[in-house]
Amino acid sequence: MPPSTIFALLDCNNFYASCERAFNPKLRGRPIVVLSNNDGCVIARSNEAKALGIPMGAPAFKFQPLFKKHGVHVFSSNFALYGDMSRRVMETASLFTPDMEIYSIDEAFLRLDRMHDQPLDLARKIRATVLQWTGIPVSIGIGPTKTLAKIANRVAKKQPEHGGTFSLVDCPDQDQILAGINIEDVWGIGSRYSKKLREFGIRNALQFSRLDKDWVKKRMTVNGMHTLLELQGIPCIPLDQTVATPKSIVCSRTFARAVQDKDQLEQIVSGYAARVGERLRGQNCIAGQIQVFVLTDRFRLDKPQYGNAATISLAIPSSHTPNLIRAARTVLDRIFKPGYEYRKAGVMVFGIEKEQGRRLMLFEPSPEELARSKALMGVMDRINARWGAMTMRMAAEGTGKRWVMRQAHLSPRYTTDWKALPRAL
DNA sequence: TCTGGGGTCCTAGGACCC
DNA sequence: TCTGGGGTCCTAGGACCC
Repeated sequence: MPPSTIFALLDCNNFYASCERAFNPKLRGRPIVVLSNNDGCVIARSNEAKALGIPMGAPAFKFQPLFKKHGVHVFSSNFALYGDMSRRVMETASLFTPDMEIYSIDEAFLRLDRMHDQPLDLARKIRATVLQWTGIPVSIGIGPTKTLAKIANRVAKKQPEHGGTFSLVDCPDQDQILAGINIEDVWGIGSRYSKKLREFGIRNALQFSRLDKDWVKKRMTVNGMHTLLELQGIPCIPLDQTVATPKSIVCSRTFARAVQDKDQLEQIVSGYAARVGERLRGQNCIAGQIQVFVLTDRFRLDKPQYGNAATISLAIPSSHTPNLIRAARTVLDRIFKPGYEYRKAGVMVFGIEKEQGRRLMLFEPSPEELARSKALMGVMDRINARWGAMTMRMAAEGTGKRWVMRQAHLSPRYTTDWKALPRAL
C-alpha cells in the first residue's frame, strides 16, 4: 500500500428508518422505528426515536406505551426494500471512485487518493448526489486508515456543524478527537475487550492508541494489534474488493408461537432449507454440508430447555432444493426430541463452492438429471422473484399461511414489486 | 536412569462486525 | 401474548503422523 492512502467510510444514516422515510415524506421529522423479524425488537431508529430514549434492541412490547404516547411510526422490517435501496446508494457512490468495498448493507469503504478532487470536496459531492438520487442521507468520514475513517464518520454523524462529512487526514485536533471516542466505540473493540481494557484504565481511543503493541497482541490477538496500529495511522486492513463465495449461509427464525409438533417443525425446517437453496443458486454455488438446529424458548426458564444441532454431508454437493430438504429432514430426525416447546430453528450450509469448476465425484448425476433439476429450480426462482418470495414452494414446506412470522407493520415493497410502485400525482 | 519434537488438521469456543 | 438474523476470523488444544 502506498504511503498516503486515503480511506473514506460512507455510512447511511439510520438506514432502515431512512428507507421507510424516503417513500413517505410525511414521516420527515417524525420518530420511526423498524422492528426485527417477528416484530420482536427494535433494530433501527430515526434520530427522533433515539431522542425519545428508545434503545437499540428494545423489546417492542415493552415500549408500546411510549410508541403510542409519542406517535412513533412503527415498521416491520422490509428487507426486499432495504436491499434494493442499498444497491442504489452503492451504485451512485461507485460513480465517483473505482476503488470501493461494499462492507455491509449500509456501509462502503472508498479510496479517495488517486482522484483529482480533494478528498473532502469529493466526499461532499458524493453525499449530495446520493441524497438527491436516492433520498438516503449518508455521512462520510475520511482518514489514513479504515479505523480512523470510521472514527471520522462518527464525528461527521454526531456533529451536524460539519455537514455530514469529516476528515482526520492532517487533522491538528486528532488527539482531542480520539480522546473523545469511548473505547467500546472503536471499530474492532467490542463489549468484552472494552470491559477488560477498562479494568486496565483504558477508557478511550487515544489511551488505547498509546499501548504497547505486544501487550495488545497478547491479549487481543493479531486483530487487536491491527486496530492499535490503524489508530496510529498505519494501514493494516486493506480495501477488499474481491467477491468471495460465502463460507456459510444460514436461514433461521424465532417463531411467533411455540411449536411442539414434529410435522410442523419439519415443514418449517423444509422452508428454511428452501430459502438457503435459493440463496445458494443466486450465487451459482453448491454446498457440501448441511446443519439443522432447534432451540426452546431461552426466556422461559420455567419450562424445560433443550437445544441441539447436527450436521451431515450431502452425498453430492448441491443447491437443489429437494436434496437440501431431504437432508435437513434427516438431520432434524436426529435432534428432535418430543415434549419440548420449540421457539427457534435454523438451517445452515457450508462447504460452499462455485458450481462451475467443481471437482467431480464418484456418483455424479447424469447430465440430463442435472439439467432437469436446474431448469426446475430456475423456474421457481424466477416466479418468486417476479411475484414475491414463497409464491411457489415445495410441498414439504406446507401450504399453510406464514403464521410462524408476525409482520404487522410491513410497508409496501415500493421498489421491487410492480404493484407497490408509488404513484406520482 | 531414561520417556522427542515438529508438523498438520480439525474442532470448539470466543471474539468481533453489521 | 411479546426479547432478531446473518456473517467472519483467530486461537488453543487434541488427535494423529512421522
